[in-house]
Amino acid sequence: MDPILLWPDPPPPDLVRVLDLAGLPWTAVASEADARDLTYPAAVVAADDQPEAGFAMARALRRGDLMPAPVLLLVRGTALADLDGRHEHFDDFCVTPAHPAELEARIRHLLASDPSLEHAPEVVQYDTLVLNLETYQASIDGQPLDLTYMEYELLKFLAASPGRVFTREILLSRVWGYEYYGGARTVDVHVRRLRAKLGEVHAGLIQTVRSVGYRFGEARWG
Amino acid sequence: MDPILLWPDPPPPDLVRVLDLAGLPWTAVASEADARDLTYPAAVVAADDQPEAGFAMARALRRGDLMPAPVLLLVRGTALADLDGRHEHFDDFCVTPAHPAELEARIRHLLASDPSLEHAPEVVQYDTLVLNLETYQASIDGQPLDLTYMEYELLKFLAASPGRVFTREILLSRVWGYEYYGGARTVDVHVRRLRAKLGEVHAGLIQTVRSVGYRFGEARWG
DNA sequence: CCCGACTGTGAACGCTGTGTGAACTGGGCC
DNA sequence: GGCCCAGTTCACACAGCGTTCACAGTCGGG
Repeated sequence: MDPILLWPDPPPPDLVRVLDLAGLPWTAVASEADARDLTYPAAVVAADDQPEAGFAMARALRRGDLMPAPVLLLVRGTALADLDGRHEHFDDFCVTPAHPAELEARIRHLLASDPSLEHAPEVVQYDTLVLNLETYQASIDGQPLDLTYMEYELLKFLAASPGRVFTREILLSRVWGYEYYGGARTVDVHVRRLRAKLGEVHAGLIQTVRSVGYRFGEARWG
Repeated sequence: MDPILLWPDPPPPDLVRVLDLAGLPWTAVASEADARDLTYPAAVVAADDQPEAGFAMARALRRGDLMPAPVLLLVRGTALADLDGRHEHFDDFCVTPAHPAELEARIRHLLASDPSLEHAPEVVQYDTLVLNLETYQASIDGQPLDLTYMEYELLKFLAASPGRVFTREILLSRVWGYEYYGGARTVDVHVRRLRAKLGEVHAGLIQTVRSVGYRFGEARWG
């Protein structure tokens, strides 16, 4: 079994003790960037002593992934109100100090509902566009697309939900992983770059919905 | 909002107090059969005093529904081991006696992640008019309507409540988002534009109620 | 350390959608 | 029938939006 991802590094000793006694392997990271190349069935973010950093970490773990691993947040009882508005950043929370039995039960519940067990898609396809998520390769009409990292992530996100319109704010949050209301030009420029690389024939796959955002292709169940 | 489903009936007073103080409507049932015809955004099953019956209730709520509402289980700390093997029967659990703030936070989390809000395609339909809110596309008689942003929003607003008359002031407030008593001509012009785009056959879907405002279609229950 | 690639941002520009004033038409009342 | 008011329509100015470019900063590789 892949190790459970813990944050921060070093992780809280109480948490480590629970996992070790339960025989669950774990690995700790200091930042989301450290987690990027890891595969983990679940993540536990100890936000109790660093709420803001913890919330940011939980949100970053959600970024872009088509099938994000479930996230358990550890929070203080006094921070429960701060959960509002962040519900989509985590799957469960545990109030600390927590009884070890509860912490273990919650982790097991998370592991039992691990969506990666349902087999995350390894390929995103739409018409002749193929994104191989394992190799980070893209092609259209059988021709390889030379995409940069951000271009690939944006295209992946859009193409996974063909027909659906996403606002620039949603794209910044879900693809870029941050809330930044002044930076929407970023999205536009990346769309331009994608359109250029898709080529004239396919540039129209990414459509602008004026005053709303962008859409890729048509809905499959139209 | 539909009431939250509680079990058993009568429900635990602590639970009722939390929901009432939070302003969340609820209804209690004694069995899964009682819940069968109800629509509820979430269910809370108080299995702490009757574990076996509670577990059976949670399982029964899961049975058959394509899109089951999320279930929060209330359990004793001593029953945590009993959660094993039943993970797919519930979405979250809370150890009782629970702090009211935790109980409320868990219920709000469950409501915030209501799967029916994420997976149901959002569509406004009336006769042959279809507005797909995810794709921002509109069609009538199977023919696409090329609507601008404000036209789309106005049509969406009107068509969501067929038969109901809205004053220009209400439309400015609710569709345009501002109070501006001198700009009612704006509404009129957008209505004209919508009528033109709906075409001669369907232009009459938007009716003028003289000295009052505008109405779309007929009430469904009329 | 240097260089190249990537990324985000500010600015300029062209296009589209929107709101408003004015003219016209239709409905209701006397 | 005439008058007045409400609604329809037209035309246009311009605000806002999206596209594009260029450049500065950062990061990673050699």
